[in-house]
Amino acid sequence: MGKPGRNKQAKNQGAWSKQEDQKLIDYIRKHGEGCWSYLPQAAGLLRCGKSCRLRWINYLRPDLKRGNFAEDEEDLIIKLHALLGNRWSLIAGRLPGRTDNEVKNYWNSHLRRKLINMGVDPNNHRLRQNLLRPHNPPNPASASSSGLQIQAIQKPTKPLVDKEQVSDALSCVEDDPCALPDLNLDLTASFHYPSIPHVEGNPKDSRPLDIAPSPTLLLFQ
DNA sequence: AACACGCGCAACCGCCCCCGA
DNA sequence: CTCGGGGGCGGTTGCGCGTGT
Repeated sequence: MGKPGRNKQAKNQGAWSKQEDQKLIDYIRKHGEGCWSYLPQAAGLLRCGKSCRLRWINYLRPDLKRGNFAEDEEDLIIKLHALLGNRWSLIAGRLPGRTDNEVKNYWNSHLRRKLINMGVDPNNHRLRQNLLRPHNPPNPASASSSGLQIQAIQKPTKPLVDKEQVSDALSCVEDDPCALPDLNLDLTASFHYPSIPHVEGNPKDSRPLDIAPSPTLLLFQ
């Protein structure tokens, strides 16, 4: 990929200065969000509209929470990732004050490793058998005894791609108080999804498939 | 104290989707 | 129906900082 700092003559690239931030904030306060392609010119910024949008959404928005993720946020991310795959914007949409970029970064830097250390494949939330340790076997029974049971479910004939279905699925997670229990992370070891084809190549092409489990959402009981 | 290494995060890129003409 | 532009999203990169040697 290109360096952020290249090709600076026409447009600023790389880190945003305080002045640029302030211009963007001032403009959006006055005129609101939207029309990003026009905004840089109107706000007097030598940035492309996309860059302005990204800066605003990921960093300048006043309702951003920032800071460390709470444990329940972590749990929710893990659950939603198991449910939705790498749909960061959807996941972030369920975490007030968090952005997709932030969630994505947090996943890649913290949670992924956390799952790996637990012997769970972060791509499909399945237990990696070869990483099992004798003292910590994947035991669904022990999982259910902790109040969270993940069931193995047949892969549905139709992938869960419909927006309403996704929304319904999320509602299930949200509405059910038990859906957000203390997630004993050991339990993720009991995730047993049907084998999920992890399509390499253009991720966009495989989008409907990469909703990892796409089960009938008996995930959390 | 100096250097190497690893990690986290901000930012960019390219692709796709949606919508209006 | 087709096309083009804008907006949104996920993947990736690389800088900067902290930590270890």
